[in-house]
Amino acid sequence: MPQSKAPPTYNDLMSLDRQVCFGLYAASNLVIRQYRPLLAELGLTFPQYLVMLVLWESEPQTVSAIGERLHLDSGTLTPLLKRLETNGFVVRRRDDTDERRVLISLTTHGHTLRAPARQITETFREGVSFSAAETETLASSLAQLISALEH
Amino acid sequence: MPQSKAPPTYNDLMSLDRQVCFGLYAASNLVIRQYRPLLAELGLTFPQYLVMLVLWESEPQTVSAIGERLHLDSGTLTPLLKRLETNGFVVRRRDDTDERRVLISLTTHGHTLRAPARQITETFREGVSFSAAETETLASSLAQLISALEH
DNA sequence: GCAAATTTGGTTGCATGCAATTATATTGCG
DNA sequence: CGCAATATAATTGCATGCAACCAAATTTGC
Repeated sequence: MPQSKAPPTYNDLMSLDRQVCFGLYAASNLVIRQYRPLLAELGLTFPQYLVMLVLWESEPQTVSAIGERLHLDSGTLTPLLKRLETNGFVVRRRDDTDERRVLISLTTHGHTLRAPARQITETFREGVSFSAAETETLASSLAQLISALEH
Repeated sequence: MPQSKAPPTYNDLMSLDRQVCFGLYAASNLVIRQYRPLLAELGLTFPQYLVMLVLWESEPQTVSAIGERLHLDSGTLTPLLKRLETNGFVVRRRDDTDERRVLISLTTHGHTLRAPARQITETFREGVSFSAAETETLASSLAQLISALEH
């Protein structure tokens, strides 16, 4: 006797999960790859760009505050921030009131990159045929998934 | 005179793009982080797991075929595949009819991991409160973005 | 007050990603 | 056939991610 309306099988669910796992991985890498040559003109890598976005919003910020925002730990951020400092984008200094903290601030050079960085966002949008509505759907799904994974 | 219904401003579009760029980056890292301890029990990393998924579908496959499927190049895959070989999951051998190609096959051990890997997918699903419908919406958005970025 | 726990960065080692280059094998074309 | 063009991996060097561990400063419990 044929089943005309079975619930999703074990395999269906697994292949859907695979699509999400693989899709996130591939899409993230593809987006980073698109940004790379644009950001290279400013002397930034993609993770460095994300740190700059956080600092353009507000500064100074501690290493751990940046880490919470980007879901990265000190093992990743410390060397990245040192490279940003070496390249003249940020300054690292100990907090006088709590010597455990390191405050990250922007240099003048770091501030001036904000405008050209906006142009990069535009260039990226133009290179990808993805409507504002599709972008919104994706952003919303991602926000839901992130909050489900954050604990 | 107040504007009650303005089109999206430059900043709105940029912040939406930021949400997607950042969201993809964060979500991808968070998913990998969730899988890590589960895959560690099998002796696999997340990218290694993706390679195994490709091989469980079909084998043997050339390095470049795996690379096209996962959007990875030989600089990433060659050392990864060597680690999989060292750990006894796959075998690498030159194609007799074309010595430029390297054929990747599964070992018996590699085959036996297929069943426990399925269980991992289930465990992951249980740990995340994300409905099948939400998963489907996300998978669909990701597929659209990937095809827009693939060229 | 003070020792233990906690917080905060830093360090180390390993596994990706990827651009750029190299090495080898195959194909195409006159 | 001979040789340039192409295809395919491998190698090298640099920048993440991250677990595991360490060190210093601060807070807490008593």
